[in-house]
Amino acid sequence: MDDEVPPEFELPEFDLYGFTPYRLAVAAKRTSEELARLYRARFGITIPEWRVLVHLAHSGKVSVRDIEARVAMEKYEVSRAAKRLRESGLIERKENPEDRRLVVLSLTPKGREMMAELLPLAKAHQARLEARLGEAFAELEAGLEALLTETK
Amino acid sequence: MDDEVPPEFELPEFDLYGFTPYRLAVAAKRTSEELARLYRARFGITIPEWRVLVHLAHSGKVSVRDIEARVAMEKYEVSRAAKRLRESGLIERKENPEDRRLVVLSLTPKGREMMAELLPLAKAHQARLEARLGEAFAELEAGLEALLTETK
DNA sequence: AGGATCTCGTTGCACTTGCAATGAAAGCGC
DNA sequence: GCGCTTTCATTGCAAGTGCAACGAGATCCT
Repeated sequence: MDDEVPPEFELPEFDLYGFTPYRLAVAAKRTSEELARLYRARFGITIPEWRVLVHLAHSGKVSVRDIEARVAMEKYEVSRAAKRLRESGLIERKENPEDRRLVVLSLTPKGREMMAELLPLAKAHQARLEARLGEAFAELEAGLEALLTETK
Repeated sequence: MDDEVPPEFELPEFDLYGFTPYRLAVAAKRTSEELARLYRARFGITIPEWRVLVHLAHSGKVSVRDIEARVAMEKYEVSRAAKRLRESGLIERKENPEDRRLVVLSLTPKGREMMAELLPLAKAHQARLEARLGEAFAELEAGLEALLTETK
């Protein structure tokens, strides 16, 4: 007359809170959200759009695949983000005359203005984060560096 | 006869690669993907489903809101993940007789079997990660700890 | 008791995402 | 030059997601 098999039977102990991919996911979500809320409310852009904009602000004129390669986005994400940004008048898109498969994306004056306002907010966000974490920030960065520079 | 305003004009320097939320997002994606691919291919489950399953394996019988509170998911995510898992026969769902608004989720034997196979894979994944990072792992963890234990 | 309020879980809707397929252009081999 | 393959960007479709609203049940207050 045994009871049911107890829930732990046969299952290895496993704690989600100690699982690095999970911890990273939560940390990423938390740190992104605050800023994302800010620029979504204020400028109506999403995270993928934000990434594209930053890359354009930084690199001038680039193609979809430049962004894809360097901003950890799939090309269709870039493509769709670019489409929305074009519709909002924040970026413009030309054809590359030397290779007509390629596209040349760049900020419009309006986009540039917005970024001139947005980038300082992002910098402030980063500064707050660093201040909050204190010396743990350096450790976090060291760990992330190791993770991110792996040969993929 | 000036040229156009150069792309950098007026825009603060800002490097996405040094932006912690971005770095965390990329790191999270990278570390999750490998494992997620594995269990998606092999067991047909998604990340939200995986989280619910882990929590059930660990905690036995719980309600949607227990999971919501502890697994960094919104309640509708939990609800929908649970629905799919029920349809796959991996978990079951009862009513809590003491509070009939609450739901009692638990693994079925089939779900338990799957987790008995899956959890060791997750542990191995974690072990590989730690091994790859070497001492940077401890730093990463220290940083994450600081970030995650903040008073939200 | 019974009306207002709160909590729990689910769901309709619109939007986003991921995958795979497409079309257009360039490069390659002969 | 002309087919074959590759690269670049976009898009149709199905599935997933976020938000806000909902209904059922519990709790609170008088």
